[in-house]
Amino acid sequence: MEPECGLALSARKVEYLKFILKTGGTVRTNEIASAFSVDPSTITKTLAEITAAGYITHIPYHGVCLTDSGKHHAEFLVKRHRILSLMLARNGLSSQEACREAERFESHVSKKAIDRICHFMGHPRQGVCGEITHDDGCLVGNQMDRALS
Amino acid sequence: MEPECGLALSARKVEYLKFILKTGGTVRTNEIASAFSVDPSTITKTLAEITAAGYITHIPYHGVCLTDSGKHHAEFLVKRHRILSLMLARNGLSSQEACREAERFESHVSKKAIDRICHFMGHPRQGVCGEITHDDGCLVGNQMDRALS
DNA sequence: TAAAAAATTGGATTGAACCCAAATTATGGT
DNA sequence: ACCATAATTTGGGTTCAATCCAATTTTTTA
Repeated sequence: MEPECGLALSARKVEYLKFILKTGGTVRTNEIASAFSVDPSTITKTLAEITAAGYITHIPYHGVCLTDSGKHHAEFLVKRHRILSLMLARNGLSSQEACREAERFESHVSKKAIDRICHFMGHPRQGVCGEITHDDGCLVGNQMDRALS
Repeated sequence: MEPECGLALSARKVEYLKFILKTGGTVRTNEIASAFSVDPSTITKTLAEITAAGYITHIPYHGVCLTDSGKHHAEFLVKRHRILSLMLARNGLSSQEACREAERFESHVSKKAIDRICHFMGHPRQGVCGEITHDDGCLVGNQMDRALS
């Protein structure tokens, strides 16, 4: 329950990691820096922390790419964003508002909560800002539903 | 849209302010300090900041009480917590989980989002951790619905 | 009224996120 | 191959929120 609760990364790091997943392959410091209008040196430092957390591999002066664990986690981060956006959109917010709002607080929502909401919603495949994928380890359908209850 | 967006206070200050409302009347530094297991000097300092924000009046060595604006805002904070808890509970979380989860991220959810969710839910009176009150300024029912659309 | 309890002040720390200037590394054009 | 330029990293600092501790001040109470 405590391990893998999904709250390990700060809001900022979550955005950076999602960006790295979205961009794909090897991502350069400058790409991230300009995407977020932040000084490259800030990115270098934050990248070092995400590396320490085991989510990315950093080859100095070249760029970063996701580790297996990082890819898995980044996919969770995207799913979390989309599940929360969808929930908000299904509760009165426009797609755009839902997306913007979710971005603000998603880093504080646990994996367990997301799993429950996702299950409750019937594992929707279409979110308001992209597809939602459901490949939680080896557990699918009934198996996951049982594990969750 | 920017003013009164409900994101002015940090998570910690939100908890302190809700506690002050819940306790009622004049609240002493020690009450807050022991409720949150934090050093009293920390509370004194944080109280100074909440005072600067205009939400409480601090009489040194005696305690704090809510200003009108503070009471109004604290009531919004409670409503926000309860609307979010209710939404989570209606989306697969147990009451307890919903409440705990909401506490983690509620400080990052805007007033506008809460208004929309609340409207969408039909202004529910009963949450999973207490009553929900709806006296948003002078706007009620149709008026508020119109203002929101 | 003096001791005890409560609160405040002053000084410091920690962690996250950020910037700037200087040094280092990589790269493209000739 | 070589050097100018671009990209990146390092080192040094700042700010802000939240926290603690020790010392002082104020209030309460026995």
